[in-house]
This record gives sequence, structure tokens and C-alpha cells, in this order.
Amino acid sequence: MKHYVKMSKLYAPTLKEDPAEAELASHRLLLRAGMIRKTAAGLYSYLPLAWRSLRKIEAVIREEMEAIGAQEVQVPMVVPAELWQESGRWDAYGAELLRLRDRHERDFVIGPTHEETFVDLIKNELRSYRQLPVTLYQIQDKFRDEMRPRFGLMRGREFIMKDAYSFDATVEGMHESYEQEKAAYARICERCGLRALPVVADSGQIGGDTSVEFMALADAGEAELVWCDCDWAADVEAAQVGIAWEEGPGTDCERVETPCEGTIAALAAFMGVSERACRKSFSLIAEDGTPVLCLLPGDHELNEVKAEHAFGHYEVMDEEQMKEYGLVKGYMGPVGCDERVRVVADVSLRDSTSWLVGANEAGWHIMGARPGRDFTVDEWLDLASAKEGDACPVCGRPLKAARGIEVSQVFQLGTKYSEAMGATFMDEDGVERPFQMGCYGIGVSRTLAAVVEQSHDEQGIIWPVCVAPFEVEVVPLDVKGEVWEAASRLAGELAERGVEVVIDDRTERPGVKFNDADLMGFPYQVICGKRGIKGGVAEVKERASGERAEVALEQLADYLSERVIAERR
RNA sequence: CGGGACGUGGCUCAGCUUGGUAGAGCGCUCGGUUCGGGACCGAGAGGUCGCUGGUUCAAAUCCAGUCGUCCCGACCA
Repeated sequence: MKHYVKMSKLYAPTLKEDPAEAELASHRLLLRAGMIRKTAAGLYSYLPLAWRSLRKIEAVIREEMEAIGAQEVQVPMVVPAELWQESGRWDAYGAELLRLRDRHERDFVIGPTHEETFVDLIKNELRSYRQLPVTLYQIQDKFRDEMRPRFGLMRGREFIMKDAYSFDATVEGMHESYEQEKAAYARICERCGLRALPVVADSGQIGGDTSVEFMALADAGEAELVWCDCDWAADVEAAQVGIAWEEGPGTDCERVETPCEGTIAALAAFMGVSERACRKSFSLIAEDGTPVLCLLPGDHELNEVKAEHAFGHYEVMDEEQMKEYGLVKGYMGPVGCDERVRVVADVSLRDSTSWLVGANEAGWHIMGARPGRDFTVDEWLDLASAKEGDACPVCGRPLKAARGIEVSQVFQLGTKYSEAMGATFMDEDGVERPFQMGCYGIGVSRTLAAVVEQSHDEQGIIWPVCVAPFEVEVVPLDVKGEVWEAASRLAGELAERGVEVVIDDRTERPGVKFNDADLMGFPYQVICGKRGIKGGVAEVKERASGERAEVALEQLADYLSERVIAERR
């Protein structure tokens, strides 16, 4: 016999006003609906409602992982420093890694991710290619000492993550494991009710070559992405796209006086050309100390992640440094540039022969400059940030811009960790080889926040059935007499049919109950009022659409349970 | 870590400029009237004004330091 839960006993303290600390919808509403509370910056406690939703998301993940043959395990959150020293990340990971020392003065980290632990776990046990492939996963709290935790569950320091690691004998095998996991991730997003897109991504701290992020589309998202009708999409950090440019005016490398502000917009206006006919110059000092002048299409920005790949931890040149290399802020250009300066240009400009660039003299530009004739481009690199209107690299149509919340990411690691940590198996030809690995993460708590971000209104959260803390709330407007009797009977009948029900048995006024119900956002409300009950009906309100229907009491449990169960996916 | 702001009953905030009895609304407790979209009346409980030090006869208020929190930037599920 299944039970229903009484609101009067539910630990879900709702807030009438927006908490001062919360800005984002998901943060605000999760706090107001009594689902989470802050324990410290970036550290949140999950109250019963949030925990119920999280367990549902986890259940979906477990089903999809089982379906592709991944096995669930659990490793310690605390990891001995030696493992991280072996992989090299003890030094490379930086301040985000929380380090601690035990009473014997031994160093540990709290795992922000667990490549090392999993490699260590399998390396002495998986010895033969015959045992492969193997994919292991866990669902566990992770800790990353973020510079700036924010937005509640969106970027906490401690967060719930599902992390999986695949071990294959061959690169082809790794690709297969990766594709399986990626497909499972798409299903997981879909089943959790998220509108999400797989996008080409940069692989960041985790490393490896190929990586895809699943982005839940939301204006509040921290990531910028571009996407195409043909289904191709990429994080702007990683997007390699087609950029349309125009030739500048003239062809003879002439100096031209430009008494306007030193910006591309002003230059374009003064010259009567479009911004894309100009060339933007950006100067920096690469990690190795080399001064670099980057040339970009005038209407595009230098992408910092791409620049990091090209130049390491670079610095933007200050005026002092510019002066040293004869560069003039606002009027920089490659023509007659100091020979110590390495000139690089965005690959998109490779075929352009007439460049409008700065003359390295305030108030002057050069038009019709031609690479190879008037200046040298030392290297052509992908440096520009993709933006709306650039061409899709697959089909060539113009891209659209959007923002997204990165809920999960899959990586092809290759042998990065297995090699560093000496994790090998015996191949069929009798040769020891490092494992081909993939790793796959889902931000479980972030997924919850993303659902709220995508699904709410002025009144509160609108839970999709699949992740709702409860599926139905019964709202009796009277907690005694025939209204209460009918309502509690309905709650019992729904519970017996396997529906998750909460009944608002508080002696509150109707308005309070309605507002809380909308705030907590359970998919269906069954409103029992005196008039209806006398007439043998109750009102079923769908939270998402606001639609109300009067349903006969004796049919209500069947009607609603069928509907709810059909929507579970 | 750089820039900005804020710390006053459980929550949202006023008071601080110009030092002198710690306030309001909501919430909570008790009594009554209400009862289909955050009711009303009456009576209560509840605060070392983040912390430390300084100035002063006197500090929530002025000064210094410190801790915490939030927002904007560079990192990431």
C-alpha cells in the first residue's frame, strides 16, 4: 500500500519574498519553494523536495547506463595526492583543487573528477584485451573550489556529478564507447525534460581531443554557442566556422589619414566601408614571451580559449609594451612592424588581398595592404570567436547564436591518463598497450537547476512529470468534513495507483495553498472545494498550461493516474 | 584574484548623512472574526545591530582592521 505525504509534515519551508542572495530564476525559485538552503558560499543542502527530484534524475541516469552496459561503482571522494602527482595534475590543476592533509601529514585532494582514481582502480585488474571494453561510473559529490561560485546549484563548489570512465583496447573501441555514452546522454536530457543540444566543445582541464557538451538552452546559461538548422552546433570557444569578410578599399598599400576614433566602428564609418572590410589588430605577449600581433576580420573578436591554445597563458599588451614594439593603440597594423613581433592572422583571411589596417601612427591607417607583398603573416590560425551569421562548417548556412547551460560533457581521452599512470593491458599480439579511455560527466544537481531555468513562470516552478518531486498535489480547501474526506480519499486512490501524491492538509486559506502549489510547481493540482464536492466533482489543474477540468470524483483517480503515468517516459 | 555593493529579530528591509530609549512589514504564539488566489482585529514572544579594536560622557550610526555574503570579470559539470 503506497502512501501519500501530508504537506503539514513536509519539510519544505516556502518563502513569500525573493531571497536577497538569489538573482537567477532557478536559484530564486528553488530557495523559495523550500527545496534548497545555502550552507555556505557554493554549498547547498538539498531539502526533501529537491532530493526527490535528484533521485529521479539519478534513476534515469542509472537506467540509461545499464542499457549501455556501464556498471555502477563508488570510489572515495578523498584521493591520495600520489595519484594526482602521477597524472601530473597535482601541479597542473591549480587552486580549484581542494587539497588537505591528514594527521600523518599525508596529502590528499577532494576529487573534482576521478580519472586518476578509476585508472588506479582498474590498472592491476584489467590485464588482457579479452576483458575489454569496460565502462564504470558513479554518482557522487564532487568538490571544485571555484573562484566564484554562483547562481545556486548552477555553479556550486560541491555538486552532484555522475562520472563515467571507459577503457578500451583500441581507438576504434574508444570511439564506440564514446558514441554509446553520447547517445545515452542525449536520451537522459530528453527524459529529464530538457531542451538540450550536443555541441562541439573544448576539452579544457580534462584533456583529450574530441569533446561534446550537452547544452540546455537558456538565456541564463553561462556558455555561448552557435548552431545551425542542419543540427551542427558548437561552443563559441571551440567553433571552427566560416567567416565572411570583404576586401578593403584600394590595392596599393596607401597611407590614409583617418581622423576618427581608434575603433573599428569609427574607422568603418569614416571610410564608408563595412566592419568586415577592416582588419582588427590585437597585441599580446605569448607565454614564452614572444610579442604577437593578431589580425582578425574587423567584425570578430579574438577568442580567448583559442588564443590560449595558440599562445599558452598570454597577456594582453599594455601601452608600455606596445610602445616598445612600435605599436600604437587603436592604430596597430602589421605593415612595417617591428621584426621581433610575430604576426598571426585568422585563417578565414587567407585569401584576402586588400587589408585595411592601422599604420602604427595615431590618426593613420593603411589601405590595400597585401600579405606577402606589404607584410608577412608568420602563421594562419583559428582565432576568431564564432558569432551569429557566420557560416556553418557542415552546410554553409548562416549560424544562429544562443546561450546554454552545460549540463554534461563527453571526452575522448585516448591514453592521456593511462600512459601517465602506467596503466596497460596485454594486446592480442602480446604487446603491452595503454588503455584507450573516454570520460563522461553529468552535472546532476546542475541538471535540476537547468530544468527549473527552462521551465518556470512568474508563479513558480513548472516541473515536468519525469523529475517532479511529486506528481500530483491534492488541494482541499477545507480540512474537515466532506471536502476533506473526499480529498483524502482521492489522495489515497492516486497513491494506490502508484502516483506520487502530496496533500495540502494545512489549515491555510485557499490563496496561500494555491500560491504554494504554483510555487512548488507539481504538474497536477486536484482542487477540492465545497461546491464541486457537493456536485461530485473535483477540479484538475495542469500546472504547465493552467488548464482546468472538472472531473467526477469516482473517475478522477483512474483518469489522472493514467495521464501521469503516460507522461513519465 | 581584480572591480562594485551589502551585513540590523526567522525573511524582506528602514534607521547611519547630522552619535543620545533599536524600528516596520511578513512570519511565529494565544484569542476572536474570516475562508476559491499570499485576510482582518486584539494580545504576545523574539535582536550581543557580523566580529575585533579605536574615537567619545555616550557608537547600529564615526574611524581602522577582520570575517562573511552577493553582483560584474578571468576558470568549469
